Amino acid sequence: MKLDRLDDFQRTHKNGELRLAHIGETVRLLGWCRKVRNLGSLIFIDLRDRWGVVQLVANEETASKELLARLKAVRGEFVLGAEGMVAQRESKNPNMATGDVEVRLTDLKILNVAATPPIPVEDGDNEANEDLRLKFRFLDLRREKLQRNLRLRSEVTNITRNYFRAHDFIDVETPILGRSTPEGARDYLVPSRVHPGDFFALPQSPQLYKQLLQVAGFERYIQICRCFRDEDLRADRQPEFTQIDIEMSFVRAVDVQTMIEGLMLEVAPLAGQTAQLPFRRLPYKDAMEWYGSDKPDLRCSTRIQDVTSLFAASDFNLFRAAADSQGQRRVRALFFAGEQAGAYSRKQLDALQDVAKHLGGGGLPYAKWGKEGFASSFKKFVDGPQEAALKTALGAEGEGLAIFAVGTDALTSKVLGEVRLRLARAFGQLDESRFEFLWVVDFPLFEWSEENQRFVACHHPFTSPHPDDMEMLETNPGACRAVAYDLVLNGFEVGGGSIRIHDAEVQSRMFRAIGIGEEEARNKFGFLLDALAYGAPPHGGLALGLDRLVMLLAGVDNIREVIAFPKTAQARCLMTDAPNAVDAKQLRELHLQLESPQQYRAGVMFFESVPAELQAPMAALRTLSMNQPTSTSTLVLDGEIVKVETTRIPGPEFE
RNA sequence: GGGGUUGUAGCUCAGUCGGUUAGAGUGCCAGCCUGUCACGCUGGAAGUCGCGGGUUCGAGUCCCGUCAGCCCCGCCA
Repeated sequence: MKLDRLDDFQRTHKNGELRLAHIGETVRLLGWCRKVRNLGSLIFIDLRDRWGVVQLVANEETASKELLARLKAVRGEFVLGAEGMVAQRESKNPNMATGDVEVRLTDLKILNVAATPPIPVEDGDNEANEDLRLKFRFLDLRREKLQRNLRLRSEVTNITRNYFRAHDFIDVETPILGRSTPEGARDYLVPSRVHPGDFFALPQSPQLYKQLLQVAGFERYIQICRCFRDEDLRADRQPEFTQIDIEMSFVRAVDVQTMIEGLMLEVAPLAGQTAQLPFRRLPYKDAMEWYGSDKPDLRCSTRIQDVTSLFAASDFNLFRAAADSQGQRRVRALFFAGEQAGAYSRKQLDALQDVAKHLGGGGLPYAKWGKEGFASSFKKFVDGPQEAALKTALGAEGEGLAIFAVGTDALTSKVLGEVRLRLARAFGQLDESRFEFLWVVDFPLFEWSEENQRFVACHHPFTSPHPDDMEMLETNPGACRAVAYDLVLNGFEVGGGSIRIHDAEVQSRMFRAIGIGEEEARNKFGFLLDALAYGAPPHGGLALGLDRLVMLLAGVDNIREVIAFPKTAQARCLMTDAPNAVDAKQLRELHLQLESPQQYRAGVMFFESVPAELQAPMAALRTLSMNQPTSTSTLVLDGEIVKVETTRIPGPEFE
């Protein structure tokens, strides 16, 4: 049977959009075969395109012999062109958008064949493991779930571009090949062929360019740009990711924030959400004190409380010692109300202890009010009145569970912040159907780096110090606040920005504070210092993490689900096998030498029991066929559809 | 760099205390079937138990190493 050509076959309708109104119309459709249901002399085919699925039908009485033969040759994922008349179904399928109608075939073109997919192409209970999904991403992306996610992503970027255009922003592209700045994340480097020994760096963000565009007088800049950071990955971190990057002149922090709130208002409905304006503002200090996190999830209202003073005269040494420590160490607690909390088991508490220990914390003393009354790991030190006082201090009524942590603020924040999230999730207090936006503001300007034994910039070294803290820049850097703000959504940092330094003198003081000398500053950031000297306007901006934002809008827990071709946690692409070894010639041109002998990996597949003339077309199919050591493959030779039994044998390896 | 976890048929998984020929569902192939839509019925093919080593009379199962996926800590100005 010959493979058909597309010539003179024009699509008239989208599969997923056929309705009762189309009854009687002759239609031409294109798409992939989702499923064949062959009842003998009655055959159904579900035809899928990006708009949905429609049922095709033909039977022995009405269809020509040739058409029936074609129908019987069709297998899953074949590419088809269908011609027929839209008709009402005898019994409709309420699970399909097109369930009222079907297409009675008059003609069917087989435009291409397909090997049996190595992973399920339909959304169902059996989702393949992720390594296979990534290896065969082009098939995985056919699934409705991923099609929906990428369409959502496209909606977000469209809304974003329209929104900022409406607010007078200008889209400017900044270089991908730039200068390496060792401050911050590790750079991805690109060797220069023309300049032996020199390297470009891929941008971690277009930070300096967008500031220079303000000096250049653009006033409002937007770019949806790719950024690169050579650091270890997480569920919400990829080595390359997309940022919605903006910068504005003559603005205060609140002006930038308001602009972003307006965008969130337009984007939230994509997830069926509404954004309440203005968003809450929470100083960094309070976020750490109450939620133990600089990106608190406010869907749960439980706060960390300081109960140190309650134990000033306690017999429980651990707590009293903290009370005696003049604030060096504190006793802090979380209280969760409810029956479920009151019934939290010993085993579950033990698991929680492990979490705390993993974070470098000590044990987690607890107090529990449940069906069996009061229980606590320090019960023998608590009498009746003390228990009552504890309850009052925690604001506890009825049943519930209190978890305590003792130690420095940094440690108890880290531990209780994590415990808070886990218990909130366990007790069903993180409402999945809610969006809680939040600005965390007044971040510290510096943090102490143990590794470098000096202060480093918390955000980046171009962040403006808080005007009230300017005097402390030299005297008490650790206490300086920055005009920096993060946008937090449901416990995820979806954006961060700041008002920048536009005064060359302040910028110099800033560099001095983080131990960058004048010469080094000149050397690394001379262009910026120059720019600040020629009339830089007050300016500031923000960058939104597009991947995380879309992830939250899509309601998935992983940014790989909203990226077409993501990398694995080991920063590899399983589909293309990047990064890969390159020719010695390429390395020579780039003036590079490898430390250890280069490993060349190559393999060639041959197939036994396949006629010689089929070897070449089979080789093209090898990626798919490799999954089945022995299989029947369908392939095309000179436009002819043929089936062959194949047996895989390993090819020679080359050194 | 560190910790945890997973790896058995194309796919998703089960496999007890170390013991006969390693199973199920699904997919695939073949036959039958005129209203299916998770079609049904019958039959069939399909396994380097991730890889390497060790313990043992005997290893999918125990031990060591290693590779890969995922999650977390460090890291991510």
